[in-house]
Amino acid sequence: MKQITMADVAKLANVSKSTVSQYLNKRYDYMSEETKKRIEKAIDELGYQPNFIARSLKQKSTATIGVIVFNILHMLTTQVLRAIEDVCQERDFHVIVCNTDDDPEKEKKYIEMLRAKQVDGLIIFPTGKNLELYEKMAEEQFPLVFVDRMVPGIPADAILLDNHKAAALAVNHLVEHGYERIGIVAPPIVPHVIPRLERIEGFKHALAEKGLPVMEEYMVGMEISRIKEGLTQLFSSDCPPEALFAINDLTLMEILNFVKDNNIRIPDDLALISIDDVPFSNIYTPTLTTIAQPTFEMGKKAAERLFMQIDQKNEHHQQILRFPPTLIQRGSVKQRT
Amino acid sequence: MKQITMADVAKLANVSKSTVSQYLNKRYDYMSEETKKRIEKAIDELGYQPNFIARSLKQKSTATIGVIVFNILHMLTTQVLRAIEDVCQERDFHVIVCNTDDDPEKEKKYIEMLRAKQVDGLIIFPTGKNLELYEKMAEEQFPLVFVDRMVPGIPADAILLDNHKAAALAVNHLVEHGYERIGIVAPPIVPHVIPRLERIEGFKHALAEKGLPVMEEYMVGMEISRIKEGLTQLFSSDCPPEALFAINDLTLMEILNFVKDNNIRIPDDLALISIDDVPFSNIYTPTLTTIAQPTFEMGKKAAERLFMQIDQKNEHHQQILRFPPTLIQRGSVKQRT
DNA sequence: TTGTATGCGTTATCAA
DNA sequence: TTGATAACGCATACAA
Repeated sequence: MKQITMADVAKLANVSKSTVSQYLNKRYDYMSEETKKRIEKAIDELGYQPNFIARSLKQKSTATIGVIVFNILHMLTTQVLRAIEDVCQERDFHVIVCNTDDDPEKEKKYIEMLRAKQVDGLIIFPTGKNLELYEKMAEEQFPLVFVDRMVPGIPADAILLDNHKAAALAVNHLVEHGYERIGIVAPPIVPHVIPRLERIEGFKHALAEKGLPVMEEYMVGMEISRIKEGLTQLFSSDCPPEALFAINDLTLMEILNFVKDNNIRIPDDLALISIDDVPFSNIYTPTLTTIAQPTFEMGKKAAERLFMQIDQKNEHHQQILRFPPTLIQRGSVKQRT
Repeated sequence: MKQITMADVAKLANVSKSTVSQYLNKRYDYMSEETKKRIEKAIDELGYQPNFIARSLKQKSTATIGVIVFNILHMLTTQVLRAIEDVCQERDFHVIVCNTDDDPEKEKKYIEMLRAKQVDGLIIFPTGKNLELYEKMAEEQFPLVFVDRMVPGIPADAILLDNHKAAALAVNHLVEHGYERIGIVAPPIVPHVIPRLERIEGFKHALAEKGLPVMEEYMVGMEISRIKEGLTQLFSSDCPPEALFAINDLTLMEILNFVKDNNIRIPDDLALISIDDVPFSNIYTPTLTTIAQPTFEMGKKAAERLFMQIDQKNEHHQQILRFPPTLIQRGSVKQRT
């Protein structure tokens, strides 16, 4: 199956390659109607399809961006990705998607290969551990946007949730409904995972604001697989929490699993609020009070910022955008009597 | 930021471009240790990064495939996609993801643009409406795999669920638990959406096998947004179904919504079984009996079939692979007394 | 063991 | 209004 090239079209239409090129790029300014017709005819007679790779080589633009995420299976990722793709679709850009599983090595490889493939920009949910690489891209002014996490010290755009506010929303909502012994459940707290840190920090801060003590034993921070144990222990203590704040959907799932196994009634025995508005929040019994991230807006903005950088390759100022979370009141937190 | 090319490396290392090229492609057979050293030095002194686009132009391979789906937000899609990406990762291939929203026009555009970008193959969840395009690809022996739906008449590989079996699994499970008045809930039945058709067909067939009548009024097939109304009507009849079979996760959600609004107790008032093992099936009350698709296996196989075609560009025989569904017994179907 | 020349399919510059 | 010709960055056959 031989590729049909511009040369073939040119020959058949009896014009030069350059003329065909002009035609394809709609530079009709000086082209006679007749040549146009002839070229058009030749094109569909041969079923000619332009080769973008060749064009990219010349034009230094592939109309392709890379999106590097931890895991496309996470809801946040999927939704952000969808929004990014929508923006790209409008501009006839394509999106290459890569999963790192939060492994810095994979991230490195992807960044390098995608750049070798000359993608026009990169949107990254960063592992945070490839400092040199991030730095290099920033220095070179390579279009780059971080999402979900940022990397301190790297002057790149970042699209984040306002994590402090999210935590405050949760705490305040609980406190206003009469809860005082509030626990928080999170994956392990590691220094480079900014959102977790910020959410915990926000939690403590909000508690303090409300004049409530921060109880270390109410803070469960461990591997997802161990959370159920952690909860078991916590709830076998003399004075278990009256309310739980799950900092993301994964921890929420573990909590729901735990309460199911232990016949803990929500919200009667335990109030529950979480960040990430899971798809079943409305159909679960009780319905789940959550704090939603504006995932689509975030994805859209990420793409827009990236295109801004792609368009004006000149100086561009870093922007750290924090998106406001939304409290969605449902049934897992009730007014205490 | 000027691109650094092989020529620059060659100059600095005092060798020719071809030697550098050899080096990069690890054709060390006849290269002196010294030249190797010099080239290596030059490369990292300049921070040289090869340009894959240029290489692709020459080699007619981009190490990139396209995956065209309806909507990345659907769980099935996301999981299949993840499996595909994993296989690609092993072969240093990249994946371009496109959402069609089941719109044939978008699909057409994507197929054409991706082919123009010279992707090495395409995995498509087809809308089923671009016959000429599919045909053209098949004729040209362009590497192509359909997933989820197949397109009758197009000799391309297809990875599907064994829909008949899935429906039979559901019906038999219900019948064996003492249910006879079984309803089915589906999106609109349109001729080109094979899985829906097959599931309904399988449903009728299984019912017949069990000697049960097929009740037209128990078959709800309508737009997702109207399903709740449909159910309301169905359940206000004299003789509503005792069990419901949701043919996918979307319809399941509507049913759950409906039962919640109407205080219908599952499984006491109504048994429920569905295709697609939703993430909350284990934590919902009751836990949900589902029929799972082997999504990861399907994605993996899709990628493998595609690579098979990519590798041996010669003759290749169409294969329609039907994957077996798995019944996961949980709490939404109980033994009737 | 390494270098020269040519081609991949476009686009861009400049002539004609 | 159109055509030659030279890039783009790399790979490869062949020569040296």
